[in-house]
Amino acid sequence: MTAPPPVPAPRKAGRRASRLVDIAEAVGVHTSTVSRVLNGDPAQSVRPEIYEKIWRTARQQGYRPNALARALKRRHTGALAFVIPLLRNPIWVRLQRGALQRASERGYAVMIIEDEVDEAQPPATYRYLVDESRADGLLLATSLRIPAHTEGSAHGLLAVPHVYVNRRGPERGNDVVMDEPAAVRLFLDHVAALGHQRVALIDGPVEIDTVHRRALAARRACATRDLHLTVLHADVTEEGGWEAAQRLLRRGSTPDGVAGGTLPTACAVGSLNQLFGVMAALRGARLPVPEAMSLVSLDEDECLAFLDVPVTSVAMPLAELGSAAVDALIARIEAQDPVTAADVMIREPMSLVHRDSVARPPGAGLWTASRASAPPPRLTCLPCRTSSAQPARRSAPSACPRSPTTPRSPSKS
Amino acid sequence: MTAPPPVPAPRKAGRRASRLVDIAEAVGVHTSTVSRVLNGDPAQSVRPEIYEKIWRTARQQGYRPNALARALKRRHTGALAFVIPLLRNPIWVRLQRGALQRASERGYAVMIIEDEVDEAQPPATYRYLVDESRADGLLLATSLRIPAHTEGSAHGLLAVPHVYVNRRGPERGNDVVMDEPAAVRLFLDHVAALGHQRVALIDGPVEIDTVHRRALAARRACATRDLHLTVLHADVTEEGGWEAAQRLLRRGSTPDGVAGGTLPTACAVGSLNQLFGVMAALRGARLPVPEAMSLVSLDEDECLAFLDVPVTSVAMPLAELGSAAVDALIARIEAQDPVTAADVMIREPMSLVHRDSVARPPGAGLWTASRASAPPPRLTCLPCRTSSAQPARRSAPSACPRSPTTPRSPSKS
DNA sequence: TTGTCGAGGACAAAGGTTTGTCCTCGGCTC
DNA sequence: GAGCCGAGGACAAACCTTTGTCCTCGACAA
Repeated sequence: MTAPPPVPAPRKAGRRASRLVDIAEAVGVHTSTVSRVLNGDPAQSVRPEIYEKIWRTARQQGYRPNALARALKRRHTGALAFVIPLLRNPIWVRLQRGALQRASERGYAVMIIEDEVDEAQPPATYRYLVDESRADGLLLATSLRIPAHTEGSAHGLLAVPHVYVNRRGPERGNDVVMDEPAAVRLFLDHVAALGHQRVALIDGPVEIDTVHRRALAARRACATRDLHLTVLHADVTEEGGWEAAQRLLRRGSTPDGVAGGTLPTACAVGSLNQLFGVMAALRGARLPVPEAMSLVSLDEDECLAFLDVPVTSVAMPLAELGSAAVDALIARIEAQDPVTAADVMIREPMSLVHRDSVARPPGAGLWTASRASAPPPRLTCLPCRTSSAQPARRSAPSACPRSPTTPRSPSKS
Repeated sequence: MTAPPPVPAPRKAGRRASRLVDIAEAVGVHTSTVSRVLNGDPAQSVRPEIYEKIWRTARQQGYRPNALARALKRRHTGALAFVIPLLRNPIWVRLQRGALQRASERGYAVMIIEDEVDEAQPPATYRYLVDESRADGLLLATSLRIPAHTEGSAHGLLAVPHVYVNRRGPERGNDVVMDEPAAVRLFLDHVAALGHQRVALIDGPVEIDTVHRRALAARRACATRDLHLTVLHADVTEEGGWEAAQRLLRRGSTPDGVAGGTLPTACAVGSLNQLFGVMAALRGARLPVPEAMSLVSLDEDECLAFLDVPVTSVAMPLAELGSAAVDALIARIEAQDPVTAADVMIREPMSLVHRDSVARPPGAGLWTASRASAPPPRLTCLPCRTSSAQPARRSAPSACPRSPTTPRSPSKS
């Protein structure tokens, strides 16, 4: 009795809903018998004709168990609370979709709460939903890292079943995350193989846990690969991306440190929103992508294929993340022993979606911001060169662009 | 007792939740007294010291009323079910945010259900949530129009409180919609004032109610303004937009009918996803925006300001829509007489967000697709003309672009 | 002195399910 | 014929609140 019936039995409007006692009366048995039969209690044996009659009557009356009464008795509501920061970033949408889907498969409803993003507040703010028995557990997708000073402190620990989605909580064993380091390495290996030596990562504020982990992974990976890395943090908005890119360009033009004022030749951007800003800034600085700067988005979205210059991206298994988080939470809810709790890392393979924003680094001259104001030498100006050697790819897709590996949103399953 | 307390009283892990009877026992009164005091029942008078002691004990024990038991008794759950098509289109995110916000203000929780987009299914599919007393009412944001053949038929009518959001349901009086005609007119008036005479609307499938209404409004408004209109329907995806734009261009090149094979000079696009496709197609056809084609997005999004050519848009009051829908639904839930039901049209002013994708129509020669394959005469190729007469605007924003009227996502309220 | 009245509260019945326990009865074994 | 056993169910106690009704007691009026 978890999934809704394909066609709910019609119920006369105005009449009260059918209850166990109504069926019991009609059949001529006790409600407990009806309950056991309808719930398939194996401990109960009934005569076949009674069994049959109970089911028939239930269908006739369009019986639906009162979830409230059932939950009250069972101490289990069958609902999950999903605490989510309603960012515009499409990643949450995909995550949410994965979670909703899985929860409904497993017979759970999901309530959504918008995160108030109030760091001063203990995460227990949402516990009231569980305390009021509205939900059995919490799916915490708020993105902020637990501030260091509260790390491990008492108030960070929730006494109710919960799971941190796409972030790490204050305690171990309740996190469901993706392999951010692998995503970063996918980017780095790709551009390193093409010969890039100076790379950048533009991402959100360090307070965001995924960002923190990506930056860490990038630093580590660049050290072993002998790449020079610049990490820039900014708001997860178009404006933030724009501003970070500006900083990157300025830094490139004013020599300081060992880098010697040289600009990175490849850049990864942590979110779609920021990507738009970065691209605008690059455009403003007359740095053509990918000739002067290779670009990789760490958010895959279908719109990337349709941009001015289609942007290569790393596709993360977001739906799987949501789905796995629901599974993990339900496991914690239904578990007898809480010892089984362990962090989950989504192993679903992530992939590089190759488009046109990555190329070899500018071979001859090093691009610097000061030289960038002059017309870029290698830029093919399409309208002026009709018989371009690199024709349609830049700005004139002749066939409909399409993401090679992005699954189209499936209508079913 | 609607909003969560700012700081929930800490409760020892492992101990059972505090109940009314616990407080009653501690204070030395009956549970009914505690209930009435805590609920502020004005019919009850208690001695001040008892009153005080009850509240103190409740706070001490971190009492939270069991929402299940309360709902069971009151026949009212305080939860709303939001049936939403989880499209990538950001409009749903904004709508959802508005609804969540308002619902929480009014003390309601919101459960989200993903729409199965199964037209064959009666809308009652989601009624099970109400039938099981999980929710008090339905917020139906599924976008499909009620198919004509089921219009008014019995199964389309829901016996449970519900409201159609951003669409019209089969019966009147339960719709909460925005003024789509006004949005269309905003676009038309703007481009008509600039001298455009042939306009186009690229939008989703006619089965989507908003699309239907927009198309209708466009036809009507164009008739009175003596504009020639082309309406194209396509999937609400980048690919759909691309394909529709291709159709538009083909139609422009093969003269048929009175239009004489001339292309529209201004085009509105119904959704952000489609917009990307349309822009890609225009780029592919060497039709510069706005020189050869003015473009207006009927979805406002901040990323529009950061595109290759920043796109003018119509900003719709989506958050207000969600908020008003919640209000309307709660009114229906709490109403004694269902006669008060009436359709709601959001009157929040919508506005044109002026960017750079709209200009006067190409004055001299008419642009046709056949001529468009030649290098567009008026296109300024920036890298080739460093001292361009139209400098930074096209592709080099010198300051960070920003939407003039788009409210930044507020942290509070 | 009796009756009235209001303050202050107790009692108990819902609300719909679940589930542990108990009962009855026919058939079987010894 | 007594005892046992299992099938087939009935009973009732929860689960936690809410709310209509009733009770008691002191103050006050007649």
